[in-house]
Order: sequence, then C-alpha cells, then structure tokens
Amino acid sequence: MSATAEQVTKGERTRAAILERAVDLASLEGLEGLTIGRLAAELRMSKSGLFAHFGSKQELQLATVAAAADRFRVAVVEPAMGAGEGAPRLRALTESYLEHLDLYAGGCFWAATSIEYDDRPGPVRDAIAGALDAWLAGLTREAAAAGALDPDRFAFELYALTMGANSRFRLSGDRRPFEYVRAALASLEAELGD
Amino acid sequence: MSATAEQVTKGERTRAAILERAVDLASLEGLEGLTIGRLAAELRMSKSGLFAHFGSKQELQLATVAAAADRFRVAVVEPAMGAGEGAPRLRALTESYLEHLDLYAGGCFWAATSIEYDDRPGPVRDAIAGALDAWLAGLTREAAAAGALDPDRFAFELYALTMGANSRFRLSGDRRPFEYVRAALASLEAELGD
DNA sequence: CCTACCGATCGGTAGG
DNA sequence: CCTACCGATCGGTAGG
Repeated sequence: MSATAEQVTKGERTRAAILERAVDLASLEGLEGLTIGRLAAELRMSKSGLFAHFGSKQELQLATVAAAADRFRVAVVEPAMGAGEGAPRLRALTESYLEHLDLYAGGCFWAATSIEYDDRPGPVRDAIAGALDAWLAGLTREAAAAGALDPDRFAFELYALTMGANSRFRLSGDRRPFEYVRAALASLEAELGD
Repeated sequence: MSATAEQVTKGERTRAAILERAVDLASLEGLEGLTIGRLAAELRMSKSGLFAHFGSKQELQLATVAAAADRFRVAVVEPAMGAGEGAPRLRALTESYLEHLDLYAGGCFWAATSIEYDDRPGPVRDAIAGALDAWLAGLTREAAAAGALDPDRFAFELYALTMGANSRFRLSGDRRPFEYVRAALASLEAELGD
C-alpha cells in the first residue's frame, strides 16, 4: 500500500533525472545559465511541472550543487579511497579527477561554478564554497599523511594544477597539462623525503 | 574644423567609459551577465544610446575583451618588462599579476571569462582563447630564457598557480595562496640550475 | 544620443 | 504533473 524505505517513487525518479541533467547543463553554461525553461524543454516537461519539484530557482540551484557533490564523490573521491593514505591516495585522486574530466561534457562542475559565484553572495555561493573547502581539506589531510612540510601549500598546489589542467583542456583542447600535473605531483612528492 | 589625430571625440570618450565599466562588470558577473540594460543604467544612458556604439551584444562583448586585454597589458605585463628577461621577469609578472587582483573589484577577468566561454563556440570564445594563449606563450618564452628544461610545463604551472590563487582568494578570501605561488615559483627556479 | 516600441524568454503563480 | 497566465527584462529596431 504505502511506499517502503527501498521504494523509489516516481516523483523521486523524476527529480533525480532533472538533477542529473541540471549538473551537466550547469557545468556547460553555469548555474545562472541553467534556466528552468530550457531544462524543462530538454526533459520534455512543462516548466511549471519541473518548477514544482523545487519551488524556486535558488532551490533548484542548491539541489544541483548537492547532486554535483554526490557525483564528484562517486566519480573522483571514492575510487581513490582504495589507495593507501598519503602519497598513493594523492596520486589516485589526481588520476580520478583527470579521468572524470573526459567523462562529463561540461568538464569540472566546480571550476565552472566557483568562478561564477565568487562575487554572488548567498546560499548558493556558500554551498559551492563549502564543497571546495572540503576538497581542499581532504587534499591537505592526505598531504599531511604523506609527510608534506606544508600540507596547506601542497594541497593548494595540487588543487591549482588540476583545475588549471581542466581550464587549458577545455579552452584549447590541450591535453599536455594532464602530463604536467602528474609530473608536478611527482616533483612535489620528491620534496617530501628531503 | 575636423578632428585631428590627437583629438579624442566625445563619442570615443563615451565608448571608453562604457568599456571601462563593462570590463569590471564582466569580471564580476561574466560576459553573459553583462547586460546592455544594466550597463546603460549604471552609466545613466539609454539602452539604445549605448547599443548604438556597438550594434550587437556580441560586438560589445568583443570590444570588452579587447579593453580587458589592454588593461591587463598596462597593469600586469608592461610593469614587468623593466625586469631582465627570464627568472627576474617571471617574478615580476607574478607580482604584478597578484597585485592587480586587489586593484579590480571582479578579480581576474580572464579567469572569469575563460571558464564561462570554454563551452560557447564563436568569436568571443576565440578572442578569449587567443588572449590566454598569448599569456601562456609569453610565460613560456620567459621560462625558456630562464633555462627551464620544459618551458611549456613551467609556464603551465605558473599559469595554474596564479589563476588558482585568484580563485581561492575570491571564493574564500584566503590570501595564503599568494605566498604559496611565490614559494612555488622559487622552487621551480631552484630546479633550473640542477 | 533619445523615446517608444517589438517578440522572446525569464522566474514565478493560479487553479486544477 | 498540466494549461494558462503574470510582470520584468532580455537583445534589438524604427525613427528621429
């Protein structure tokens, strides 16, 4: 009669499908460029039908950020957790980050939206900033475990290099930065033992 | 009677004032968020009066990109040309880049717009990509003069680190990355002599 | 450089 | 989840 805990209602499936597409669209066009009308047209729904799932554009944006965080965790973070903490895990995180850039049409969701929202105060910006801070904090933790003298600096460098590879790849189609990131990470690791 | 070469017409002054504001607005809100109506309101002009200077939104965007390139040349590149080529000039370029982030409300115009346009084919994207490629090429030239074993990799790393410092500063107000960039550049230079 | 428009699209609402 | 709307704003035009 009623839904069990395992059952996924039709509404939940629709909502998940909307957010899947919303993350892709936001990676491509930004969270402002993500319009309810366009999203509805791509999913062959009415605008108001889609709108009813969220109640406001801002709630759609917040749900999209949360869905992107889930996707990033599954595609980038969790696959690297099999590697031992410290240097092996930093290499695994870097590899899964670089690989996920080829998986999704819009490239890195966080690169696109963090730049877009850095000057737009509000809950959407706060959610994006929180996700980025958590990513940096994770890198810092692994850098510390790897024995980095300055884990914050190490984490910043790895963050900047991977995001930079995303930028260069998307703007110029240049894949050489992928190799430069790997080489730079190896150089950073070489400093660890000294 | 007629305008001499030195004379700046009123139309040219108005156009320059529009573009000055347009570069700031685009750094803050992106080149799509830069709307003719808002720009006109801020400059206390009519929409159509402003529009007449450019003829289309795309021409306004292209003129804004060109004005941003001029500003970057004056604020970042030219001040560093007094330093000797190679390592001293790389340090000077890095310093003037980091300083210019405090000078303008929206931070780095190129960080904001290159991410925004990496998925929007057309002349605006081409202009942005051309400016970024020229910046990378300049860094590569100086890295080669400094004796880098792989000038392209050196240039990419410096590009990624400086852009990364812009991102972290704007999203989290964290200025430590400015020091990390300086330290990383020093490490890169230390590799040169080896 | 202006006023006065245009059709399209925006986020959002009413009522079912 | 739909149709049928709303006021505001978008890029752009006509005519001066």
